[in-house]
Amino acid sequence: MAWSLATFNVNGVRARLPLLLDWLKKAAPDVACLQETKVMDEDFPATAFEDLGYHTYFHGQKSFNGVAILSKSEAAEVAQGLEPGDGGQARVLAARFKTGWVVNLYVPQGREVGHEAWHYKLEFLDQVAQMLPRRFDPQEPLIVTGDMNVAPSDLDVYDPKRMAGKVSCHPDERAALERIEAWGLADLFRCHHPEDKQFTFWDYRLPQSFKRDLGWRIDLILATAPLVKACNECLVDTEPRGLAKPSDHTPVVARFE
Amino acid sequence: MAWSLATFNVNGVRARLPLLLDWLKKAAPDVACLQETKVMDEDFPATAFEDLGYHTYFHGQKSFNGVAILSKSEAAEVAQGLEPGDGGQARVLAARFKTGWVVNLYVPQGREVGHEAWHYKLEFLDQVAQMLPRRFDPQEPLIVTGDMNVAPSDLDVYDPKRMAGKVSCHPDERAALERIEAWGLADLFRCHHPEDKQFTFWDYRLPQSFKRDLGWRIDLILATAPLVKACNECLVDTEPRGLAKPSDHTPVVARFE
DNA sequence: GATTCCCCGG
DNA sequence: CCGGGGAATC
Repeated sequence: MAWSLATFNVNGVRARLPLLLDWLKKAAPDVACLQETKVMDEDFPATAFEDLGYHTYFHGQKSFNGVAILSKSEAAEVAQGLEPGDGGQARVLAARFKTGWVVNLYVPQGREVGHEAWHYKLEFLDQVAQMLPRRFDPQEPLIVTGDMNVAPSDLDVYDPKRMAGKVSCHPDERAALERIEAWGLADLFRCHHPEDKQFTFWDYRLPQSFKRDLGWRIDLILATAPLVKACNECLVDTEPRGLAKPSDHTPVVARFE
Repeated sequence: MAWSLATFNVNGVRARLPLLLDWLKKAAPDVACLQETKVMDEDFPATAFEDLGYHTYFHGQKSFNGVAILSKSEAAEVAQGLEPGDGGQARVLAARFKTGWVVNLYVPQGREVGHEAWHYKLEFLDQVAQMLPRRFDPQEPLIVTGDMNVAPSDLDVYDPKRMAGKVSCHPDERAALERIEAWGLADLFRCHHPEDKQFTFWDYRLPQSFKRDLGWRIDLILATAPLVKACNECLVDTEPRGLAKPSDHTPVVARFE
C-alpha cells in the first residue's frame, strides 16, 4: 500500500500552526517529521493535529530544539533521545510503524567551525552513526530523516565557493554524514534527482534569500535499501516557504509504493 | 459643515493597525485621537493613515504611552506636552483646526491608590486643569478628549461597590476631573445619554470581561459650550472591541453640525 | 528576520 | 490577557 513521509523544520510549531495545518490538509503525508518545535511537551498543540487524523508523538524542551512525529497510523513503539545521550537536548525521536522505523533528527547547527557547538555537532553525528548498527538492520525498512544541518555536496549550496569549509559545508561534517549513509542509507532526493540544485532552507537573514534562491539542501530523507527500492518519488515542496509568516525551511516529501 | 471626532486608546498602533485601518474606513471620523500608540515617532506608521486621506500628528516614546491625532484637514498649529512638563512622558498632543482646538490626553493610570504613580496621576490632572484657563477660552470651541483613566461617576463602572475608592473611581480623581470640567467642559456622552451604563474599556485580565460587559467608561470627549451646542450625537462604537486582536478599549465618537 | 522566553506595564 | 522590548539562538 502506497504511503508518504515528509520532513519539515517548522521553526516553532505554535508560530507555524496555521500554515502547517493548511499544508498537512493539502499534502496529507502519512508521516510528518517536524523539527524545531520549540515547545515543551505540555504545550504541544496535539489536538490541532489529532483533528486532522494524526497521532502525535513529541519530544520537546523549553525554547529550543524539539522534534515531533505526526502519523495517520499509530506507532507500535516510540523512542526518544540518543544512547548514550544527547546532552539533554530534544533532538531525536523515533517511532516504529508497520512500514518500518522512522528516526527523526534535528542535528545541531554548530554555530561556527571550531566552536564548542560545532564539536558537539560532529559528536552528535558520530553518535547517530554508532547508534544505527546497534539498533537497526540495513536490510530492514528504515527512514532516517530531519534537519541534518549538513549540505551533503557542493550541489547542495547556493554558493559553494563562498561556503567552502564553512559550517554545514565543512569536510568533517560531510564525512560524518557519509559515515551515516555508508552503513546503508541513501539520500532519496539525490537518488531521484542526481543533478538538481534544489534547496530546503533559505536563511531569514539573507535579504530576499528565497526569492533569489540563495539556499541550502540540509533537510534529508535517508532510507535503507528496501525503502530506496520502494520509493517512487522524492521532492521538495517549495510552496510553504513562499507563504506569509513562513518557516525558514520548507518540507521534503517522499512517496513509497 | 458637519464633522465628527473620535477617541480611541489603541493599545499599540502597530499591533492594532489592520483593525484600526478597517475601522477608520468605516467610521471615517474627521479627527481621530489615539492613545497608547507605544511607538517612537520615527516608527509611527504615518503612511498607512495618509493613504486613507489623514494628516498625522504624533508624539511618542519607546514602549509606553504615545498619543496621535489623525485629521482629514491639516492642522494650523500643533503642540506637544504639558507646561511646565509631563515628566518626559508622551501623554499630551494638541492641534488646532478650523473647528477649534483638540487636546488629546492619555492620563496616567496610577497603578494603585497611594502609589507614586497615583500621585503623579493627580498631579497630571491638576496640570491639565491649570493649563486650560492659561491657554484656552471656554467660550471658544475646544475639545479635550482621550483616555482619562477616571470613571466620572458610579454609573461608569460595572461594579461601583467593589470599585469604590479604588483607582479610576477614587473621589480625589473624580474631584480632579470635575475641576477640569468646572472650567467649562461637558462630557458629551453623558450629555446625550444621562442614564446609560455604557463602557469604553474592558480589562483583558478579567476573564470574558467584554462578553460579560465588566467595563469602565474612562474614554471621554469633553467640549466647551459652543461645541456642546453643536454636538448632535455622541456614542460608543462597541464593535472594534468584539473583533479579533482587539484593543482593551473601544472608540467613542461625537458628531457636530 | 524570525523564533522563543522573561521582564515590565495596563 | 496582551502590548512592547531585550536577550539568545539559528
